[in-house]
This record gives sequence, C-alpha cells and structure tokens, in this order.
Amino acid sequence: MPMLDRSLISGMPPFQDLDGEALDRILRDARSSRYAKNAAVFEQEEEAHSFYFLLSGHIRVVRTAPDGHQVIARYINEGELFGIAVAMGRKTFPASAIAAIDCVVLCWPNREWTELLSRFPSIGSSAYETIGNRLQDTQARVMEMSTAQVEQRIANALLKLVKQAGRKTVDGIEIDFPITRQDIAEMTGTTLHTVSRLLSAWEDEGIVRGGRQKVIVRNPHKLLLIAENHHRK
Amino acid sequence: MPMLDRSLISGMPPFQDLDGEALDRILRDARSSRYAKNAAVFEQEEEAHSFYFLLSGHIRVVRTAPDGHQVIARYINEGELFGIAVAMGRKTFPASAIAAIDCVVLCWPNREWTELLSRFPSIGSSAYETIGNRLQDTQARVMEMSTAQVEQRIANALLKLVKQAGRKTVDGIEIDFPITRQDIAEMTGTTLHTVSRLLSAWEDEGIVRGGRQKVIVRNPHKLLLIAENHHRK
DNA sequence: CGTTTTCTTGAACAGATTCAATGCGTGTGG
DNA sequence: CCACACGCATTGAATCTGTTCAAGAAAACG
Repeated sequence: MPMLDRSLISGMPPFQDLDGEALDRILRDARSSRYAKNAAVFEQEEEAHSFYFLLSGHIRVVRTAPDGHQVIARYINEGELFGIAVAMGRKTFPASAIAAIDCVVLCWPNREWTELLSRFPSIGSSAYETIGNRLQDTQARVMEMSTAQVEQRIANALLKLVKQAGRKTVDGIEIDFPITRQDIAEMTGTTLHTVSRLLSAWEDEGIVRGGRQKVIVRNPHKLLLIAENHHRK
Repeated sequence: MPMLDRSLISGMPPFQDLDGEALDRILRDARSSRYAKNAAVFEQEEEAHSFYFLLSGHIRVVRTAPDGHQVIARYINEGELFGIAVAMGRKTFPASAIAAIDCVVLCWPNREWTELLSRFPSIGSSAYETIGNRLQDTQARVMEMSTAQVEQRIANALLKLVKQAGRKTVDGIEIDFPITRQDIAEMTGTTLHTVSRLLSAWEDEGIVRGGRQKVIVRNPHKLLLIAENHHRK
C-alpha cells in the first residue's frame, strides 16, 4: 500500500504544529477511502472500531429515533475529525454519518487513538476541544428550541450553513452541498411543509432563492434580523 | 490549612483505582467550600479559573439567553465533576452552576488540570467520558424536543430525575431536592402552566403527588408508558 | 400578618402540524 | 429520445397542541 502524503493533512487544525515526520507517523496507520453521495461512512449503533477525518466533501450526521424520526445532529466540514466515539469512551456510534456529496475520508483503527494521543498530545487537546465545541453547539440548540420560534430557528440554521459551507455565486451565497427542505426541517425540529412555506415567503421578499435541493441566501443581513427577531414590531 | 481527608473522594468514579497517596496528592491543591441553597458556584460567561467536584448536595446548571430566558442544562449529582471548562479548552463557563440545596464542593485551579492529567490519566479518561455522556444526553434531548410532545418530555424528565435523585418514601419516590414547576418547564422547554396542568392531571390519575417545590412519583410504570406514548390509542 | 413566591385553572388565541392535492425536475429504462 | 416514475417542493384548509392572558388561591417567609 502506498504511503499517504503528508500534504493531505498538514496544516489542518488537529495536526497543526506537527512536523513532517509526525505527520508521516500519523498517516502510517491511516487508511483513506472514498464514499459516494448518500453512502454511509458508519451507521448508528454500529460498533466503533475506527475514528475518522474528513479530507474532502461534506458529511451529514444523523440520529434516528426508534420510531424512525430523524434529526440532523450536524454537518461535518473538510478538515474535521468525526466518529471519535473512542475519545468519549463509547463502544458504539451514537449517530450515522452519511456523505452529503462524494467524500474522501481518512480512518484509523481505535487502537491508534491512545498511541497518537500519548505521542502527539496536541491532537488530543484539539479533539477534546472539538467535542467541547459540539457540546456547546448542542446545548445552544436546546436553548434555541426551547425559546425561539420556528422562523428564527430556520433563519439561524441557514446562517450557520452559510458560515460553514457557503459559496459565493452571482446570485448570492449558495450552500455548497445538496440540501432538501426535509433536511432543513430535521436540523430545526419542524416539518418540511413549514420550511417550504417560510422559504417561499422569504423568496418573495428577496431574502433567499430556492431550488431543488438548493438554497441560495441573497440577503444574510435580513436573515440575521429574522433570526434575532428584530423584524417584528 | 488542614489537609482534606482522602476518604472524601476515595472510590468516587473519577478517582477510582487511585491509591491513598495519589488521593492525597490530588487533594493537596484542592479547596473545599460550602454553598448555601440558591448560591452560585460560578456564573455563566465568568472566566473559568477552576474546575469543580460535587461532594454533597445537588447543583443546577442553568443557561440564560440574552433575552433572559433560562434553560436548565442538567443537574449535577454528588460525586460528579462539573465546571470542567478547562477540559474543553474553554476560557469561560458556558452556564451558571446554582446550588439546588446546600452543597459542599471541591475545587482546583485550572493549572492543576494538566498536572493531574499527566500524573493520573484515569482522571482524564473519566472526565472525557463524562463530557461524552453529556454530549449524548444533550443530543438525545434535541431529538426529544424535535419529535416528542410536551407530555412525553415532562414524563421523561421526571423519570430521569427519579433515576438520578429519587428517594423512596411511603408515598412513592420523591425527588431529593426542591424543584418547582418552573424548573421542570425549563428542563423540558415548555411553560410552568403546561407543567402544572399536566401534573394536576397526573395527580388525579394517581401517577404523581405534587406539592410546593416537590414532586413524588407514585407510579413510575405509568409514567414510562406516557413517556413512550404507549397510553394513547 | 402582610408580602412574596409558587401553584392552579379557565378562556382565548396562535403558530405550526397534519392532511390532502398538485406541480415540477431529474434520472431511468424502454 | 421520450415517457414515465419517483423524489422533492408547493400550497390550501382544517385541526390541534400548547401558549398567552388573566385571575386568584395556597404556602412560605420575614
């Protein structure tokens, strides 16, 4: 098997400040694989044998309830660790990871975790910071769902998407991967109907432009006002 | 200053498997303090200089939104670490910690964290497991808020409270600290009115017994049925 | 004993869901 | 290459769950 090139990960947050030799050591036991759009990198409840790093693409992290209801926990961006159940002392994955578009992923067997941790502590702190951030995000989301209206939650979700996966186009800022109304509903705890209605209304106001599996934000500022509820009298 | 006795923490989850000498070392830099009911151990946004361990009592972790809206993130039980912002690479506390009843708390300056971590790695894994669990809990809560009705959420919250702070009495299982309808509302993302109505209805059915700042669960089984929505036709 | 906090309960209201029907794009297979 | 089917999106109407508003009762506290 050919060695993976260190340039793949050099400079990426978890591997910052590591020299070439360290990167080579880290990549020695990594395996890279490609996942086609809509393929699962791993499934909820599955035993966690490995942890992952997203080299390119976008990944949707989805939790499914016993009754079939789904919730999108987050989207993973390029350069992020994911599926790090091992760092939280978990045996199984609490959610599924689905490629939102074609993805390239690095993965290591769990046994490498402690090894890398002791050799390169900066990876550990980076990972724990990541987990900490996700805890904050999730708690912020609980807060939002407790207090904010659907309209504000959807506006907020769009703004977050724009921030983490926005791509400038002539029309405005487009979300860089296919996203359905249903997806947005699963991010905000509502129904696709409500999302569709809101987006239609916003389209009339020139705030967004919709399309099949597509959202373009034309006026982030107005969206921010809605998110903060500054637009009602 | 008199040395704290090792028996205070011996056997507690984060300090399991550590010998007496290790415990003494850990306690060397710990400070213990008492907090009266409703006193704040630390406040949201405050700079995190220390991390904490709850020796006795119950602590309510509360997030306050800019608009004043409050959400109870969780209750901390005896024997749990809390306020471990340092482990998540955070500078400030993301929430306030309020003594639900009189509490005794150990606290260490943050600088001790890395020291303890390298000396006693088991503390680290325990802490990270704790954080991982809290992330899971929080995500489960998002899921619940997205999919479940208020009735189910409240039933669930009561069951969780019973599990983690239930005390058997002649009447049933009582929550071991004062808890208002408002508190339950803030745990479940609803209003005290709805909580009050539900509890009244359940009282009529003999499922719970209410009181001022008090809840006694008389029939956990029925509550479970409600929580899982197995009671409607 | 008055004041404050907590709790209860009715009535009106509203935001969002549910139900239902239809339209539109895209990809596929004949 | 076209037709058709499927997935995605839109939109109206009815419904409902839970909130909001309002008023008051009961328990604790100084």
